[in-house]
Amino acid sequence: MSGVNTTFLGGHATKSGLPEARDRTQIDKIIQEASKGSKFYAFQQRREQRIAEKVAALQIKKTQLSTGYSKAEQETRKWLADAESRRILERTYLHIDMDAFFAAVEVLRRPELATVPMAVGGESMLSTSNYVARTFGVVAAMPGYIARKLCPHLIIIPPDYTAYRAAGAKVHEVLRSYDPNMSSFSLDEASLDITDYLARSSATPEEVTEELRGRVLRASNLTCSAGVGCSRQLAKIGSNVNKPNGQFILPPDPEKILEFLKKQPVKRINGIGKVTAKILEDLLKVVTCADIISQATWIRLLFSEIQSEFLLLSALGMGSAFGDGDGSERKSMSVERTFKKIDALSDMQVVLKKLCKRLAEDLLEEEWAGKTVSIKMKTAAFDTLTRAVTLENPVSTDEEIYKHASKLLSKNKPPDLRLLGVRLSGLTTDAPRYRCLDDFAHEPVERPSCPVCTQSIDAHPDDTLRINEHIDKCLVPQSNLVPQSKKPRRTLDAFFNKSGPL
DNA sequence: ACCCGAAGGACCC
DNA sequence: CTCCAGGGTCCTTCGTAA
Repeated sequence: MSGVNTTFLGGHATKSGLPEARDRTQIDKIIQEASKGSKFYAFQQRREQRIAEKVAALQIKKTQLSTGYSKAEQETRKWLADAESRRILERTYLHIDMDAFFAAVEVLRRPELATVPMAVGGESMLSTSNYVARTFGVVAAMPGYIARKLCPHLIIIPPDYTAYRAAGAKVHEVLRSYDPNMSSFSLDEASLDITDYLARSSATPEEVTEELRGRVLRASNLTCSAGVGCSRQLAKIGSNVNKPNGQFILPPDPEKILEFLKKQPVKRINGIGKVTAKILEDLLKVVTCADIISQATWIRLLFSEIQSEFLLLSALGMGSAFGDGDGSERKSMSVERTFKKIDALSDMQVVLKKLCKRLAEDLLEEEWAGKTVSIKMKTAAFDTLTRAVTLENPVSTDEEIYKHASKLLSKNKPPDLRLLGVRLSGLTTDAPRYRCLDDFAHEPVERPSCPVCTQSIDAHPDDTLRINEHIDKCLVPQSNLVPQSKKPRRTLDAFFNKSGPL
C-alpha cells in the first residue's frame, strides 16, 4: 500500500557501537522492509491467512455452542477445582538456562567480541546473538542478511558445535552433582529436581541456586540464569524472569504461583508458540495465563481434550508437559539441506544421494536401522511436502535408503525445490538393547548373536540386513504368519529399553 | 470399530 | 544485489481396509 519507503534508515545513530537499545517499532520497520517482496514473505502471508481462516471457523463454532455455555461452565469449575486439589507442592525443580550460550563460548575464546555486536550462525540463519547485538534487534532465528540491515557492523561467526558441547559438558558435570538424573534438552538448558539435594543440605533454595550458578561460572566461565519452582514448567518460566545472570525463586504457594502466572503472557508457556498465541488472542482475547483461566470454559469447548487440558494445567502452573519423560528414546534420524533453487530431477537426485550417504553414516555410528524412509521437499515457494514408505525390513545403508527415497522423489517431483531431506524412522538397532517382552526376564544377552533367541546368526557381523531379518522374526513371531498387509505389531520398545547402559 | 500409516503442522532449541 | 536452518518430537486429520 504505502509504496516505496526509502527512508527507513532515517535517524540512524552514530556507529560507535554503544549499546543503546533501539526503538522497537523502528526495528520492526527495518525487518519488514528487508523481507518485503521475498518468497518467504509471501509464504508468511499465506500462513497468516490460513490461521485467520481457522480463527473464523472457531468463531462460528463458538456461536453455535453458546447455548451450552452455562452448563459447561459448571463442569469447568469442577474441573478446575479438582485440578487445584491435586496440586503438588512438595518437590522443587531448578531450571538452568545459559546466557547467550553459543555467543558466550565464542567470547571466551575471543574476548574482544564481548563489546561488539556479534552473532553465531550462518548467513541464512542465526542461532544466537550477544547482548550488544540484541540492542540492535538482532536475535536468534533471524536470517543473517536481515540482521546486517539492522546492524551493519554485526560480526557473524559460524557455529562450532564441538566447542559448545565441550562447554556444555563442564556445565552438566556441575549440575549432576545437584541431581544425578538431571535432564538436559539441549546444550544450553537443563532441568533438575533438587528436592533431595535441598533436604540434605538444609540451605534455602535461594542459597543453593546462588551457589550452583557460582559453581557453573567457575567451571565454565559462563553465566547462566535459573528459575526455581515446584514444577519443571514453573522453573523454566522463572528462569526467564531475571535473565541474564540472575535467578528467580517461586515459593511453593498456590497464591504466589497464581499471582506470578497472572502476569505471564501465554507465549511463555513451553508448547505455546506464535500460532496458538495468536489464535487464543484473536478468538478469546486471551493474552495472559490468567486469561486462560477466565476463558477456561470456552477453551474446553473449542479445543481438543489434550489441548485444553494442557492449556489449563499450564495456566495453573501444573503443567507436567515436558521434561518429565527424561531420556526418551530417539524416534528418527534425518538430514536435510537448503540450497539454491533447482528444477531438474537429475539435480535433485544428486542432492538426494548425498543426503542418503550422510544419513547412512550417522546411522552407522549409532548402529541404527529403520523401517520407514521419508523424504521432505520444500518448494521455492516454501511449501513443504513429505512422502514416506514403510518397509518390511529395516534398512540402514545409503544404497537401500536411496533406492526408496529416489522412488518417492521421482513419483512426487515438484517443479522446483529449495530444500531436500531424508529421514529414517521406525528405528531399531543391532545392539542387543531391544528385547521382546516375553524374553525380557531371563537370558544374559551378549555377543553378536541374536539378542532374542541367543542363537548365532548365520551372517557376517556387518550384514545388518540379514541380522535384522533374523531379529525381526524373533521379536515379532506372529508377524511372520501375517501375509504382509497389516501386522498387529506393537512397539514395546519404548517401554523396555530403559535398562540400556548409560 | 479401530489401528495404522501418511501427510501436514506447531513447536523447541 | 544478495531473499529465512537443521534436527527432533508430538498432535491432528484422513483414508483405506477384512
